[in-house]
Amino acid sequence: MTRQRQLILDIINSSYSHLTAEGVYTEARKTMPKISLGTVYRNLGLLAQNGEIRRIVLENQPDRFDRCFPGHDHIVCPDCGAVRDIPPELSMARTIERKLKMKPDSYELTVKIVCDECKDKK
Amino acid sequence: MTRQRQLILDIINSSYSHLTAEGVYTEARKTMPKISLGTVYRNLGLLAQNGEIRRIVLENQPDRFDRCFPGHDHIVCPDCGAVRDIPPELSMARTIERKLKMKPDSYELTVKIVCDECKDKK
DNA sequence: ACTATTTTCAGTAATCATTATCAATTTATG
DNA sequence: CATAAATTGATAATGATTACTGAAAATAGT
Repeated sequence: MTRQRQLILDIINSSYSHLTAEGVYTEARKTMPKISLGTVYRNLGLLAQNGEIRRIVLENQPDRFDRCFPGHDHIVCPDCGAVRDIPPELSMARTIERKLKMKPDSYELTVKIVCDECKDKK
Repeated sequence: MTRQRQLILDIINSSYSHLTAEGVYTEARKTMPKISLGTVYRNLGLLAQNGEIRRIVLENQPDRFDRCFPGHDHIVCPDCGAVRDIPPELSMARTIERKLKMKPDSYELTVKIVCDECKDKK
């Protein structure tokens, strides 16, 4: 665990927005100005692989990274791309296990709902 | 509806694999050798926007395109990236509506399960 | 059917997110 | 502390996708 990796992990764990790699890079440079973008990408990838953070893959957007708290899903606005959490109480994890009759390694559920801001603009 | 767009739609609708844009391009050239890759991308995007086909966004892979039959979800192998359909009977659509107390514009559920071939290799 | 207007095309260049490379440095280990 | 293994910063390269272009085709109006 290097200083860089720890910093990146801290940034994700203390953020409530769903940061892109670029966003993490911007944050990281505030405390470690010489950190490189490659290092950010590499560590985000490693942390996601070890299940310490979560990668969210979206249409037409760079990947987002999120804290890894148990089974919460996401709502994304198809217009502006904003991402919101669905609270864990409403998690689909149990339903998926029950229907498939097995526990998946993991899953990603992205519900698309136009957000209020975008609704107003129309 | 141009000949090119119709061809692309036909290819998706008659395929049971989950083709990438490149895959559609390869298929399309068999009947229309001069079709360009840009045309394939443009039309896949348009068709997906109109809800005539479905775009599947996956980690570390080019997007896949699928026939648009009602509410079926996907299982993807995190090792080899193979995609399989979950039959519509097991669709999560109703559960999502019930839990969120609203009908989303759409949703994507990707369940990650290591496929048998990859399991054997270990 | 004929022409004008709009859309779409093929071909190619450009963009953007992400990975790979590599010598230098840091971290873990005996 | 010494040595091996892993990671870093900097930058080049890659791969998927989009943007641009003048030409061709589709559509609409008369």
